[in-house]
Amino acid sequence: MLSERRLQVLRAIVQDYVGTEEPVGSKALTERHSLGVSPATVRNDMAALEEEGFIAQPHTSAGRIPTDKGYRLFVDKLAGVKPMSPPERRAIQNFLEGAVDLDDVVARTVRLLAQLTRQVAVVQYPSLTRSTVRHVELLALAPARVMLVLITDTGRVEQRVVDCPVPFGEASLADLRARLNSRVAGRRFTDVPRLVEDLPDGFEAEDRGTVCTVLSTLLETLVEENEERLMIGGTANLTRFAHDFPLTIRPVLEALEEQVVLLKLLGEAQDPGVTVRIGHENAHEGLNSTSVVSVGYGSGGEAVAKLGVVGPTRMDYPGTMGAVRAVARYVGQILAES
Amino acid sequence: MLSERRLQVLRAIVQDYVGTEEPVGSKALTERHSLGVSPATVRNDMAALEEEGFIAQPHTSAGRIPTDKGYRLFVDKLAGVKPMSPPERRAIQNFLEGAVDLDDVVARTVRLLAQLTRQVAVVQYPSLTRSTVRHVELLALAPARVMLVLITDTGRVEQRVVDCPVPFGEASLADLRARLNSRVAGRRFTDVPRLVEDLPDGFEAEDRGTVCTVLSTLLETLVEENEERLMIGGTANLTRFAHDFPLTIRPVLEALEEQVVLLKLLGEAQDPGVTVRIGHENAHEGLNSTSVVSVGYGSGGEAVAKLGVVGPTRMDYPGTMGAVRAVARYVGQILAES
DNA sequence: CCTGGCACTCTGTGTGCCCGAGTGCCAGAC
DNA sequence: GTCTGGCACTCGGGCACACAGAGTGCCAGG
Repeated sequence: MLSERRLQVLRAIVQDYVGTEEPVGSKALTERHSLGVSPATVRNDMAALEEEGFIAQPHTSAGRIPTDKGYRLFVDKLAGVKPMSPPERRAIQNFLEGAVDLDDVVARTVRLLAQLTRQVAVVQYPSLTRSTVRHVELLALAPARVMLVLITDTGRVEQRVVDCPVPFGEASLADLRARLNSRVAGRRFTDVPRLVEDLPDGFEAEDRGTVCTVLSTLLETLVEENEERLMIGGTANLTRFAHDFPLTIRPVLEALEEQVVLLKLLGEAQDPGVTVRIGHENAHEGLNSTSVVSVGYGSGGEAVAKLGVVGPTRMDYPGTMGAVRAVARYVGQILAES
Repeated sequence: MLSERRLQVLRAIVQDYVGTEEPVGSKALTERHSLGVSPATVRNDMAALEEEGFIAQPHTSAGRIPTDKGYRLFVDKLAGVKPMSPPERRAIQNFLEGAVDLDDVVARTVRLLAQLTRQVAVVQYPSLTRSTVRHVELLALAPARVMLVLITDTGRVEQRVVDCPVPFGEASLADLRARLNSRVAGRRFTDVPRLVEDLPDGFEAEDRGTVCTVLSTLLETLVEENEERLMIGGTANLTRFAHDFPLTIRPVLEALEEQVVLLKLLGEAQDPGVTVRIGHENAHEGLNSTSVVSVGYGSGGEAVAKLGVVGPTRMDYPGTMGAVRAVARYVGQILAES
C-alpha cells in the first residue's frame, strides 16, 4: 500500500493542480507544501504514484497531473466535504426564500449552484413518482374535451388535454373529479394505478369510456421517462477553462442538451450522501473529461429528486461537494414549507 | 446611390463570406459569380462599398467582409426570406404535433429551431398578459393557506401559495372560486384587475381580508417582469464558430443566462413580420457580434409571445428567417388546437 | 531511506524568412 | 466615361531554427 507521505504528495498534487491548472513538478511541490523532504524524494514518490496509475505526465519532462484514479482516491480518502461558512448559509437561504413557486425555486437553485461552484448546475424537478398527490383538477374545455391538471405536494403542476370518445356532461365531470380526489389525494403517485383501477365501475356505461380515457392519460403522465424534467444553468462557466479545450466544451454542451443523458447521470447516484463521478466513470462519452457531483434532495426524509453540478475533473471537490450538499439541504427545507 | 452592380457585388460578398467564413477577394468573386466584369472593376466597386461603410478589410491586403451596415442592406434590400420546402414543413409539423403539454411544445420548439437553423434558439412562453383566462382554481392546503392555480387558454399554468390572514372555510373558498371564475373565465388577463375590483364587497367582513390577499397575489402574478418565462437551447451550436472566437462565445453565453436581457431583446421586435437585429444594433454588449432573428407567434391573429434565434452576424439570413417564420406559424397552429 | 548532483528531454517562445493573396493605382482600350 | 490589364506594394501565415526553462530519471554518497 501507499505510504502516508505518498498520499500527502498526491493530495498536494491535486490541490496545486486544481489551483494553478498547470502540471505540478517536484520542486514547486516542496516549496508550496512543507512536506519535510527534498524534491528528489518527492520525485521518487511521484514515480511510485505514477506506477500505480494515480498521476500521469502529459509528456516527458513536464510536471504531473492527477488521473481519474488519482482524483478518486483524493475524493474517497484524502479530502473531506468543506462545509459552507455561516454567512454563505445565510446567503443561500435568503436567496431561495424569495421564490414564488416551484419553477422559481428550481430556477433560483440553478442560478445559486452555478454561482457558488462557478460551474454548470443541473437541477431536477421533484419526481412525480416519488411525490404525493395534492389535487387532481378536471376542466371542461369543450363538450368532448377535458383538461387534466395534476398538482403535487412539492408544488409541481402537470396538465394534459384529453379528447373524450363521447361528450361528457358537467355533472359527470364533477362526479369524476370528486371520486378521483377522494381516492388519490394525499396518496403517493406510485399507488395511484392501484387506487383508480376499479373507478370506472361506478359510472354509467356511456361515461365509462371517457373515464377510462382520462385515467389512462393520468397514468401516462406518470411513466418514468416522460415525467422527469430538469433545468440547467451556468453554462458560461464552461468557458473558464475553454483555453485548454475549445473542443472539449462542445461535447459537454451537447450532452447537457440531451436531457435523457443528464437524467441518467443524476439517476446513477444512489448514495444517500453526495456522489461524485469522475471523468471516465461517466458513461456518456462527451463527459469523459468532466466530473459530476450530485445529491438527492427532498422535502422530508426521502429524496424526491437530484441536483448537482458538472465541471472539469480538475475541480475543487471539497468545496463543490459542500456547496451541493448545502444547497440540497435548503431546497428541501423550502419545499417542505410550501 | 449605389449602382445596381455594386449592390450585386455586396450581395455576392455576403453570400460568399457566409459560405466560406473567410474574407472574400475580388478575384474569387468574379470566379464564383458571373458578374460579367473583371476583378479590377470589382475592386473599384469594393473600394466604393468600403467608402460607404458596407464592407471592411480585417487588415490591408486581405479580402473584404461585410460590416453590420452591409448585412443590414443585404437583409433589407438584397435578400428575401427563403421559404421552407414542403418536406421541411411536414417535418416541422410532425415534430411539434407529438407534444403533450405547453412545456413540451416549448421544449420541442426550441429543439426544432436549434436544429433547423443550427444556432441558439430562444422561445418565450405565451405571455400571461396577452392571453385569456381559462380557469382559476383554489385549493385549501391548510386552514389558513390556499393554493392559487391559474390556467390560460394557451395552456400555461401558474401557481402560487397564499398565506391567509385568518382561517378560511371550505365553503367560502368554493364561493370565492365560483364567483372569481364567473367573472374572469374567458376574459383577457389585462381586464382581470378591473373585473375583480369590487369582488371583496360580496363577502362577509371576516373573509374579506383573505379574499383581498388572494386577489392581490393573483394580480402580482400578472406583473409584467415576473410573468415572462423562456427556454433556450442549441447552445452547443455556438461552438461551431468558436475557432475564431473562443472568447466571443463567453459573453454570449452570459447574455443568454440573463433572462431579462433576452426578454428585452425579443421584446424590441415589434414588427408583425420577422425582425432582424444585427451586431451592434443589439443593445446588449455581449451580443455585439451576433444577430438576433425573431418573430411573434400566437394562437390566433395576435402574437402572444416571441421566439427567435441568436447566431453570428455571419449567418444565412434568408434561410434563418424562413425557418423562424415557419416554426412560429406552426407553433401558433398547435397552440390554437389545444 | 533520503539527498544533492548531473545529464537528458521536452515544450514554448521568439526570430528571420519567404510565399501568396489581395490591394490600389495608372495608363490604355472600348 | 467606364472598364481592363499590368504592376508594385503590403501584410499575414507557415516554416525552420535556436534557445531557455522546467522537469525528469538515475546514481552515488550520507
